[in-house]
Amino acid sequence: MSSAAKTLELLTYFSTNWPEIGLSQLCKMAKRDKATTYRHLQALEETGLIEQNPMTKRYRLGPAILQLAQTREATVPRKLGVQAPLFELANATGETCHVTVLSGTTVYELASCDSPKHGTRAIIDIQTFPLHATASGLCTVAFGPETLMEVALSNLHPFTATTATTAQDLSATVQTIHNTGFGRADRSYENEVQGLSAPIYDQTGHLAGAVSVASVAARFTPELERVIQNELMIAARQISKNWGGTIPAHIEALWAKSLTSENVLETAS
Amino acid sequence: MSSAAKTLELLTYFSTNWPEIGLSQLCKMAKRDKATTYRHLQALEETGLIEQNPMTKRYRLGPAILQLAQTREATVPRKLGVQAPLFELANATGETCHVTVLSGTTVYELASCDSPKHGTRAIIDIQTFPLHATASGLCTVAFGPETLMEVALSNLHPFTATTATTAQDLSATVQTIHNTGFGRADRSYENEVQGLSAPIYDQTGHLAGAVSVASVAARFTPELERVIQNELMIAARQISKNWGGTIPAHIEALWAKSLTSENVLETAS
DNA sequence: GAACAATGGTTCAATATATGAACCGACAAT
DNA sequence: ATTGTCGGTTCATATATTGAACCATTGTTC
Repeated sequence: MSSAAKTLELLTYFSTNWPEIGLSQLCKMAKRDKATTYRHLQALEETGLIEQNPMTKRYRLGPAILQLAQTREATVPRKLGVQAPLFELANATGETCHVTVLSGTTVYELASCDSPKHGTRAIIDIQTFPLHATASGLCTVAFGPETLMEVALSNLHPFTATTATTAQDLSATVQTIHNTGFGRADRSYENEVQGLSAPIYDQTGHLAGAVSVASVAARFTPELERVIQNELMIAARQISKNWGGTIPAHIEALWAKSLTSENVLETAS
Repeated sequence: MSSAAKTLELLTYFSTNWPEIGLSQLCKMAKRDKATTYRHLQALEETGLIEQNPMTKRYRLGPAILQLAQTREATVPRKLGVQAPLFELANATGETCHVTVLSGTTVYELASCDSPKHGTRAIIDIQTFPLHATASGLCTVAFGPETLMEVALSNLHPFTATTATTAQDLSATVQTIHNTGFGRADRSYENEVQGLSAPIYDQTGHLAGAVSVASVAARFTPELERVIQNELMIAARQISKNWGGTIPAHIEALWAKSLTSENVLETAS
C-alpha cells in the first residue's frame, strides 16, 4: 500500500456520525503509527482536505472538499452517475427501469433503460410521473418533503381500477411504503404494469429521486419481486453514492426487515 | 514534499475550465515524471477521489468528493449560511461578490455570486486567494492569526503595478485595514479590479473568512465605495451570525468610525 | 497537589518505499 | 513507412517513509 493511499484512506474515517477525529483516535481506527498518521494528516491539511478545529485540536474535513465537489458537479452531470447502475438493474431484472428526480413538487424522468430479455416490455413514455399512481411518484411522496402529499391529493386522477382516488387510499398506500422502504404501484397507472421503486439520496441528505422497475404484471411473481427488490437496493445505493449521498439508516433498516420477513415466509411455506 | 502531498496536489489541477486531464498533460502541469504521476493517480482513483473517463482515458474528479462534501457541510455548515447574504450583496452592489474561508494559512474561495446589473463584471476564477494582493487575503492577514503575515511575506508575487512587493508596502496596507475595518485591494491583483472586503467570524470567536466585492475599477467611485462598505457590513454580520459568531466590538467600532469620518468628509465638501 | 494517563507533537536510525529513464503497444497524422 | 503522441509498465537506484522512544501539555484521580 502506497503512502499516498494510506493518506487518502484516512479521509474515509470521517462521517456525519463522527465528523471530528483526534490524532490518537484516528491511529486506533486506522491501526497505524502516530507519527505516520500525523504526517499524513499534515499532508491532507496542506491541501485543505482536512483542517484542525482550533478549539478541540481534533481534525475534520476541510474547505477544499467543497471546491472539488463544485467542480465535480459541474464536470459530471447527474445523468452520468445513473447510466451504469440502471443498465445493471435492467439486465438483472429483465425489466424496464427508470430513474426519476424530484424538482419542486414534480417527479421528472431522468433516464430509463430497457432490458432486451423479454419480447414484451413495460413501456412508459412520460416526462412527469403522477405522484399518486406510479411507484416512483409514491416513493417520492413517502420519503420526500411533507408538502408533496398535498400536491398528490390535489390530483387523484383515476388511471386504472386500482389507482388511489381518495385521501384514505393514498394515505394507506404511502403508509405501506413507509413500512417497507419500497415504492409500489399495483397496476395503478397502467393495467398491465407492476411498479416497484426505491428512493435515491444525494449530498444534501434529502431524497433526490427514485429508481424504479416497471414489470409486466402477467409475469410478476413473489420470486421476481424479491429479485427486483434486491436489485433495486443495489441500484439505489449505487446511484445515491454516485450522487454524493447515502441511503439513510432507517431506509436500510426497512429494507433489511422487508427481506428477512420475506425469507421467513419463504422458509415457512 | 511528501509523496502524499504530491498526490493530493494533483487534485488542484482540476477545475470547471479544465475538468478532464490526461496523464501526459497532467505530468506537464505538475512537472513530474509519468510513472510517478500515474501511480499517484491510481491511489486517487482507488479512493474514488478521481475517476477515469472510460471513453477518453482522461481523468476527472470522482464521486467520493461529493460524499466528503456532504460530510463537510454537515460538520461545518458554511455554504448554507452564505448563499442568501451573498445574493443580497451582489444585488445591492451590482458587483461580483465572494466569500472566502481561512483554513490553516490558506484563503479558499467558498462561494461567489455575480450580479446581472452590468455587462462588465469582475471574473475571478481562482481557488485560493493570494494573501498580499486580494482584498479578502489582506483582510484575512489583518484580522486573522499573526502567523499569516509571515506566510504572506514569503510570497509577494507582483500581479500588477500596485501589488505590495515589499514588507513595508504590505505592512502599510495591512495597517490601513486595521484602521478602517475593511480589506482593500486597489488593482493589486488584477488591473481592472478594485476589491473591498470585510471579515467574518464564527463561534470560536476567531476570524473564519471574509466577504468581498470585486468592483470593476473603471466605475469605482467614492459613492459606490460607501454603498459597498455598507452592504459588506450587513453581509459580514449576517454570515457571521449564520456561522454562529458575531463581529467583534472593535471591528464594529472601526466600521462606525470609517462611515462617520466619510460622512464628515462628504458633508464638508 | 503529586502521581497518573491521556492528549498532540517530534526525533532519528533503519529500511521499506518512491522514483524515473527506458521501454512497450496502440493509435493518428504526415 | 515514419514519426510523434498517448496511456501504461519495468527495474535498479536511492530517497523518502516509518515507528519506537521521547517530550510537553492538559486534565483526572486519589
